Amino acid sequence: MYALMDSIERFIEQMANHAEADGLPRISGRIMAYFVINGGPFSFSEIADNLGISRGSASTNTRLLRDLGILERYQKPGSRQDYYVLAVQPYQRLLKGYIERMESSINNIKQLVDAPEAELPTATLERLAALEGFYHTAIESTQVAL
Amino acid sequence: MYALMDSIERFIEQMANHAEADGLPRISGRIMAYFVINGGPFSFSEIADNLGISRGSASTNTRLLRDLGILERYQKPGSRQDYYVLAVQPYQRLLKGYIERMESSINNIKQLVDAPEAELPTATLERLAALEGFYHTAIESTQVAL
DNA sequence: TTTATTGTTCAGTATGTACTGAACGTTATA
DNA sequence: TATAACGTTCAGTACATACTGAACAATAAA
Repeated sequence: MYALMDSIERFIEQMANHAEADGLPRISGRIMAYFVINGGPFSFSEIADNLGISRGSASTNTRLLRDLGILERYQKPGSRQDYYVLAVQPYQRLLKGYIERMESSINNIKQLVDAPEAELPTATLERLAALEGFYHTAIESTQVAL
Repeated sequence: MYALMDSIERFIEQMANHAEADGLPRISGRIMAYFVINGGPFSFSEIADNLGISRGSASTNTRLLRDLGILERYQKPGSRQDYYVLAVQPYQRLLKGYIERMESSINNIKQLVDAPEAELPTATLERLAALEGFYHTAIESTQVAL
């Protein structure tokens, strides 16, 4: 089975695995891999047919990839179908998503530190500060990458 | 319900949410939050009892956090129980985990590019190179944070 | 009009896995 | 010895959610 899989299928399947590890649906990883390999633009139907997935999944996951900034709508002249292409900077938005999640963690910490009824001991405040500091440096270095 | 939850419980629950978003069990996030707030060392039983979780979950998830480098075993003199404390640099290992996953993605790309039977067109090779470049800069900036 | 095509939404299922609780081996204590 | 306490493992469940397929609205073509 695995021996019959050619290198492209293996690549697509691995992208699906990585998507899964990131908490995304496997299909979104397969769609992304499909665009990396075959370019585009592709119509909604081509995606569903060529990947052998339902139209429902194609709809949900192309929208997800659009929201993540990985795919973009592409208006093909003379056709009313939806076309998609890889975004110009397909991966920047992913990093922005990471940053947002880390900022959300920072807010969670601040919410606790600022709570008047919490009355936290000094040692706890120090541990919270260390955690917050970690997020700050992580955010900073991610912004450098951007 | 939510109004009755004090700020500490809310903090713990949010850490559980963030753990879930990272693909980790919710309980591991709650244990980590418990240590950030209350310090340590805590025995295995204290963790299970105070968080109201089964001993099975406590066992599995303390080991997980140990493997991630967030918790460390702590040998309390005169007791044969397992004690745990927050690691000295509890968050470095998380970043190393991110790096490993990105390196795995790079390997996936290289595997495809180097496959002799693939015969990829130039445009595809360019897209793959762009994706690989993204991972490289992301890894670099993460190493800066470390 | 009707008919066809397109994309979305949603109910139903299939599937993975987090979590529990009990059984177990191990080691200290009596 | 026997008994108790500790931590691990594992079968069973409960639960979340990815995915499908059908129903639907919207638009174009006939």
